[in-house]
Formats: sequence, structure tokens, C-alpha cells
Amino acid sequence: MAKELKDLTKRSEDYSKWYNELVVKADLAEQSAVRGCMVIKPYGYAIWEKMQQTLDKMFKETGVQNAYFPLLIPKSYLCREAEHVEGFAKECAIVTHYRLKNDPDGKGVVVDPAARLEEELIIRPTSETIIWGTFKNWIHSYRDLPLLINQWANVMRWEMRTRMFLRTSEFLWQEGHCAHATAEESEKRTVQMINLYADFVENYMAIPVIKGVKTANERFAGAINTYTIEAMMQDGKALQSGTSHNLGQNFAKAFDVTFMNKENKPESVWANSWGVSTRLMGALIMTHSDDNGLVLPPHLAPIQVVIVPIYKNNAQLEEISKAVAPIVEKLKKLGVSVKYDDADNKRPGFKFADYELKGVPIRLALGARDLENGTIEMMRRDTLEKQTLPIEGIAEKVAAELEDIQNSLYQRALKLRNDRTYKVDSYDEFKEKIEDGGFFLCHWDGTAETEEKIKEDTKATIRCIPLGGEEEEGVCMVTGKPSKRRVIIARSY
RNA sequence: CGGGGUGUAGCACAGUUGGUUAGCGCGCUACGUUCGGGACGUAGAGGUCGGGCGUUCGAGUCGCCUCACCCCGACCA
Repeated sequence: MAKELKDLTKRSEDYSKWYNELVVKADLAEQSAVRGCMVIKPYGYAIWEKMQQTLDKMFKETGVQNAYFPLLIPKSYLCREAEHVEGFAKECAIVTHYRLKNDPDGKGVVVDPAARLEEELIIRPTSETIIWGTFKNWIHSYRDLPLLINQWANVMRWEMRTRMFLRTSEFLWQEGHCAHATAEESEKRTVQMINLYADFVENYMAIPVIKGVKTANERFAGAINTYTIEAMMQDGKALQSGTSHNLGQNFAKAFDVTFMNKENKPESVWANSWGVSTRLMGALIMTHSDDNGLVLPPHLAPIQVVIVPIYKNNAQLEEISKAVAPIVEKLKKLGVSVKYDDADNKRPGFKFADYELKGVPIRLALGARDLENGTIEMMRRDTLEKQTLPIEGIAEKVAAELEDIQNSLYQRALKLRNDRTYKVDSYDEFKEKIEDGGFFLCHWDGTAETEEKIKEDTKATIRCIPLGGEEEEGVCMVTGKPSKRRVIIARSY
């Protein structure tokens, strides 16, 4: 599929179709009857759960605690921070009534007009407002700080156009909300979390990312600074995979959250928020998939190894099962999640294809021929290479191979990104090359006008100003004005 | 909200200038043979043709309206 991908991107209708089919065929999710929403199926959810557990553990190691806040936000809360409302107003679902009644004309039920809410409630597009409304009651002294809270929740944004996992009306995510006594501490936390995300995405999802700062245009509504991790998909488009926002004192002031500092003076608290969503699932699919379906990095695969028996009758199956049992046990001892699929209702060929579609990293197949020879067949999902190996020591071999797959998936994605990252200084060259996708390292004069012009001309946006990028004197490729460093420009999802 | 497209079985589709009882493939059920890369045979079940109104002796097919979904733009994790 990787080969086809390039051609398909030229016609995004086909590419969307490919993507949707893959999601459905790999049994991850399907479109729901509700506009723009999706049903995440057990297999897809198992992957999300694994991501959730891993992230949750990482958060807690930095002192973050989980909590839960209401789904519904009073309209007045959302209006408190001016930029914030403006950012989300266009995509909110609103609760206006609290009761239905039988239709007087006898056709089912209708909204009871008498049950109109005095104040409308907004289904959260994000929880800053309700959380800061609550934090006001929790924070009084510098001794209450820092307050490090995370919430696992669903949010709703009434998007015009949706695509499974990448942009759905309802999506699952975590949103961290921290309150600090000083600006420095809050900034430090903001950066810490973007680093944590990068660590997770690279080491568990095997997706290389570029850490950077968003331009003012692309910043979160109400933030003074937004950090981002940007990944490149196989078609050369960028995907914003996680963000961490330094909110300054904006929300504290809007919600009147003050504390007595060490000098016994009232001060507004310093805030940040950070989040990743089920969009990461989309990144996973679009980064690693190939002709035969999904490819899962072992660190996230719900099933790391599947064992398929090949048999002609029950007696043979019994023999094989006997040989498989110790392998399963050994793998489990090594911490490998393994499934022995002895289901009788599917033929081996079907199972092979099916587990490939689902991205299971390693498949072991054992038949009568192997039993005679004391061998077993191992196939790697990433390379599709098959090897016949001695049963002796297979568990250790598999465990090592899993690590190798994890690593080579990352390396493969990194190579793809490097191969499609270009330093460009001429706007004409940029306009030509952007058509084929990729990341472009370019000089930019730092103005919103230039940024807007690039977007209008090419549909590409400044993804970020990379962190740790070397200073380099240059001139803006559009205006010729001086620039101190290169930024990353790309088309994105 | 603008432009384009599609609605026919669980899925994916065909259905001629309007003509009798609406079809193919996949999937599903039963039985048998199979089982080392998505098996095959035989028999079966499954449809308010998205909805409404109209034209007509007759509408899946023509006209109008409406709804839903998909794609392209604007918006976005």
C-alpha cells in the first residue's frame, strides 16, 4: 500500500476511501448513525486502552492526578475568556431543553417547549472553563500549588467535515490542567509535557515527531504559547499529534483564581493545559500501514504474537496444541501478549490474512510438517518475511524480534520523513514541490501576513517553529525580509 | 454554507429508450469434501429499490420536493 499511497494522494477521494476501508477491515472502528461520530470497536479500543494506560502511568510519574469534570458547561462559563469563546463558538453542540413529551399528533415524542433551560448548556469542546471555574474553589494559597490535574474524557466539536479518528465530532482524549505559583514553573511544566508526549509517540507508537512552537495564528484559543509535536504521514502531510499550552494568567484572571503568595500578596495563578486524543490512532494507522493492512508497533499491539495451528484433523490439532502450550507459557513469562488461535471455523489462510490486516507484529504457524522437524514458522508483519526456526528457544527469539520490529518501524518512518524534508529558499521552488507533500524548512519573516499568504497560495501552513533548531541567518522566502531561523511548513490534516 | 457525487439484501454493486415474479458477487445458514496463504460443491434464507408528491395503463427507471451519506472548499485535535 505504501507504494500506492503516493498515487492515491493525488486523488484524495481514493485515499479517503482506502483509509476508511482499512479502519473498518482491521476492525478498529466504523461510522456510526450519528453524524460525524464513530463507533470504536473492541480491537480498536484495545489499542487506545494500551495507549491510555501507558500515558496515564507516565503522567502519574510526574505527579499528575486524575479527576473528572462535568460534560456540560454553562454558556456563561464559556464566555468568560474572550479569545477562548471565539475559538470554539463555531463548533459547539448546545443543550437547550431537559424534557421530551408525547407528540400531540401521536407521532412519537417531541421536545417539550415548556422545558426550555434558562441558561443553555454547552457540551464541552474542551474543559478549561469548567475546570477553572472549579479550581477557583480549590486554590487559596501558594501551599495549594502546584495543582496537577488530568481528565480522561470525551469532548464534542461540531466539525464541518469528519474523518474517522483524525477528526470526529466526538472524540476521546485526555486533557491536563495545571495551576502554578510562578510563570517559570508553569512554562517548565508546559515544556515537560510536550517532551513527555514526544517520548510516548516515538518510543511506543514508533512515530518520529518534531517538537516546536506554534505561530500566533495556530495557537490554542486563549493561550499565550502553544507547543506541538508534528508527525509526517506516509503521504507527506503533517499531523499535529499533541499539544501543550502555556495559558499564562488568562484563565486565572477570567475565572478569578487568585492565591496568597509567599509575600502575602494576592496573585493570579499561572496555568497550562495539554492533551492528546484518539487522533493518535489515526497517526498510527497512517504512519505504518501497508498493502496488507495495519502494522502495529509491538509496544502498543494488544496481541503481539499470534500462533496459528495448521491441521487436517482433531488428532493433529491435539498434537499441535500440546507443542504450542509450552511456547505460550514461555512467551507469557517473558511478558509477551500471545494468542493461540485454534478456532475451528476459519482456515489457516484466512487467519493469516486476517491477522495481517489487524497488524499483529509476529505470527507463528505450526503444522504437521513442523512437528516432525521440530520447527516453527515465524513471520514479521513489518517486512512480511517468513523464517522457519527450531521450536527450541523460539520464545526468546520472538521477544527479541519484537524489539527489533519496534525499532525498525521507527527507523523506517524516520527515514521516510528525512527523505521528504527539504530545505527550500525560493518561493517558486516551494510552490512547486509542496504539491508532492513533505516538510519544508524555510525562512519566514515572522509576520501573520506572510503566513496567511503562504496558506492562500499553497494550502500549506507553518506547522511549527522547531525547538532546538539552530539559529541561521537568512531571508524570508516570500518577502525577503531577514529571518533568524527556519520553520516547518507543510500541508496538514 | 458554496460546488460535485451517491442512495437497490449485512457489505459492495448491476439494472438498457419506463414493461410481467428486481439481479450478480461477497457474507450468512445446512450438509459434504477440504485445511502450509483469504477453499470448493450442493441446497437455502435474506428487498417497504432512502422518503414524499406527481406524470403514466404501468415507475428502481421520468419530473419536483425532501432526507441521509461521501468528496472538494471554508473550520479544526
